[in-house]
Amino acid sequence: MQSILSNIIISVNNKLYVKNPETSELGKKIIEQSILLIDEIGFENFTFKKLGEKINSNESSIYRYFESKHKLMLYLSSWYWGWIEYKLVFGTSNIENAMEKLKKAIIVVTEKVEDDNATLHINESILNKIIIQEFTKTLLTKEVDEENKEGFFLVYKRIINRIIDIINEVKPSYEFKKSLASSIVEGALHQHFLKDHLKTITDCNDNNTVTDFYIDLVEKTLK
Amino acid sequence: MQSILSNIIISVNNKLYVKNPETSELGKKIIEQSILLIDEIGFENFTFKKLGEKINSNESSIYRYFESKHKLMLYLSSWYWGWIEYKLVFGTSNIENAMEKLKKAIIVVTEKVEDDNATLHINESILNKIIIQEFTKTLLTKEVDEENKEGFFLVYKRIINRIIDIINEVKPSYEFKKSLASSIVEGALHQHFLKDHLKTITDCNDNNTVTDFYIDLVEKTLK
DNA sequence: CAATATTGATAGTAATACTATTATATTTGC
DNA sequence: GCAAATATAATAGTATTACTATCAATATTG
Repeated sequence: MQSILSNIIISVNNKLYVKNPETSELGKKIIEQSILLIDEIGFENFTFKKLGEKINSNESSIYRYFESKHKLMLYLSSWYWGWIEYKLVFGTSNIENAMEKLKKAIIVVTEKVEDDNATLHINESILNKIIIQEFTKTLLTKEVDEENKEGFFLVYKRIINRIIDIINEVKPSYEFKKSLASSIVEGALHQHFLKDHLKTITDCNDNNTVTDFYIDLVEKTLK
Repeated sequence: MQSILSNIIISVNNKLYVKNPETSELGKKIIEQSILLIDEIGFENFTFKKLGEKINSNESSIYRYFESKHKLMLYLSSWYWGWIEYKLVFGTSNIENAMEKLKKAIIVVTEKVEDDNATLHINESILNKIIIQEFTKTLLTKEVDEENKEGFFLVYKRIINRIIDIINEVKPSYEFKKSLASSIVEGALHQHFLKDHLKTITDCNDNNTVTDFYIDLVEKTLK
């Protein structure tokens, strides 16, 4: 997953931005530095004014790319899941055995991201960190139904649907394919969060990974 | 679970409030109506000013009970989990068989709450709704480590620890007791959210419940 | 009934999440 | 190479939020 992926372009729902940030230097700087700043101070404390200062640009210029910080976060999430989907499709493409394919899928969606060079301006490892901290919050809003209709969560749902299909190959008779798949994807983010902040209620750490937990769980559940 | 529980008092970490809301009519009104207002407009849009208008009181009076809306939400969460813990301990106390005890525990933490009369001023069913929407967000903050040290999540972690102990009774050799327990509690909230908003990625609905999914999962995992 | 505590009303502050306007660069198309 | 178009920067302004501070009015209690 190195050279082949360099400079891939992940397309993101164009309702998420006013002007596509991929089309200019300033746009890319906004993406690059917003990831770092959100990681640093958290999404709640993040403002376009602070980001403007960080990139030596102006608040008003950032508003020409994104309507709101919420839309920017949705953009980053969408990019992230698009990139995970790419890795998922790529990583499972040649695997014949269904259970092996499922294991590979679980690895892709649950493992900690140790920097990738897919793009120059996006630090995937830090993006993974902010997804762990912030993604679930983008769903848990009063606007979720409208935003879902607009297709803002399409890539995320598509990943879960791909996993549902693989579960179906492994064991068509299993009754809770959808819930299992969505549990893995969201639950993995949660276990990563717990291992960093509430260590007493998770077994996951650097030796015993989140991936190990989910592979074991799925093997037992689908036996 | 009806008459016996009436007027029980759930004690909440006293660092969560400035003045204990249980000690006055205004305090109880704040609790009662904040639950309804958060459910109605969502935590992000909820303000003490709006709450003041709703209860015909003043913003400044509410600040005499709670430092911030975040602390109020932590108070409500703490009360909720305290109440769930009560039901958990009560509900599992006389069960000899470990797996039966675990099933009962899963029922308590995963089932949808259909109004209870534990207290007059708290609508447990609506509180359950706002916990589904808002609780995870109270964890996913930059302040989580300090707040955890202050003991704001103690009751929540105690519930998970009780489930860990029961899992241990069922199958001492199972390697991921903590992660399984925390996955059930957080994951159940998430599945409830999905069944209301992102129906295509969950199997759960009124017939096939969240509880059914987790009981099946745990039976298979711990066989 | 006086002392005390509680609540209410008003005002004020710094920050947030924007919008609007105008000035200044930069790019491009001929 | 230069005018036209476009992008960016700077500034100002608004409504709202999340509070703090002060003081008056009301209720409680000893």
